[in-house]
Amino acid sequence: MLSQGFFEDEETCFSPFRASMISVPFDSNQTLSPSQHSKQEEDLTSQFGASHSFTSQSSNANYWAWGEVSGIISNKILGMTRDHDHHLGVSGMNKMKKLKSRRKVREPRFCFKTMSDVDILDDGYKWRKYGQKVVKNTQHPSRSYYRCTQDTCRVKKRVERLVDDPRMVITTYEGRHAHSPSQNEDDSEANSSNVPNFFWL
DNA sequence: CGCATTTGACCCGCGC
DNA sequence: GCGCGGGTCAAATGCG
Repeated sequence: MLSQGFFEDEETCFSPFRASMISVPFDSNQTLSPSQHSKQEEDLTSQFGASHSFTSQSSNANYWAWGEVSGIISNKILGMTRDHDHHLGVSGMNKMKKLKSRRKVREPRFCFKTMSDVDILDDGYKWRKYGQKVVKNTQHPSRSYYRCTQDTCRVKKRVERLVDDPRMVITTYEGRHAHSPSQNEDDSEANSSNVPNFFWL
């Protein structure tokens, strides 16, 4: 089962983006009301400044995906496979400061809203948790921050539960993987398998 | 023992 | 200028 979304505009052009939620136990009988949906979309839009969004709903799973292109992100940035942040993630505050002062551009981000009991969706990549924050005004504990374990890859994701509907998990991906999902494992067979992939051409 | 997670501290941007 | 909140670091801890 594969759901597919396209995301492009005059400045940026993402390749067809494919999302497969095969490993997530979705409840196909539950749906959000349109109002909930649009409210959430609105929230995310305001939060991330999305200029475009799309939604996608598969036949046997309830999830929506938002694609976001902030106005600041140029096709140059998207096309250059993230040269500008090759020093992201290196240790030491000094470098951190340099990075931050330099960092005017945001990575392309995608948000997924999934109805799932598990926080960690198996998207085929390996993630290492590097932080957690308590979200204000929430009874639900926190927002978790993950980085792709591939050391050449700086893709990050953020996972949090919806305040008004704890069944929903919001996963925000930031950046684009520069490798295949299975690269950090024994990759050989995985490429042709049904391992879901995000942002991977 | 090596790697992943936890968690408190820290930095920085932003709004007031 | 100050305080708050989001995001990240890194030491401590846990786990296989």
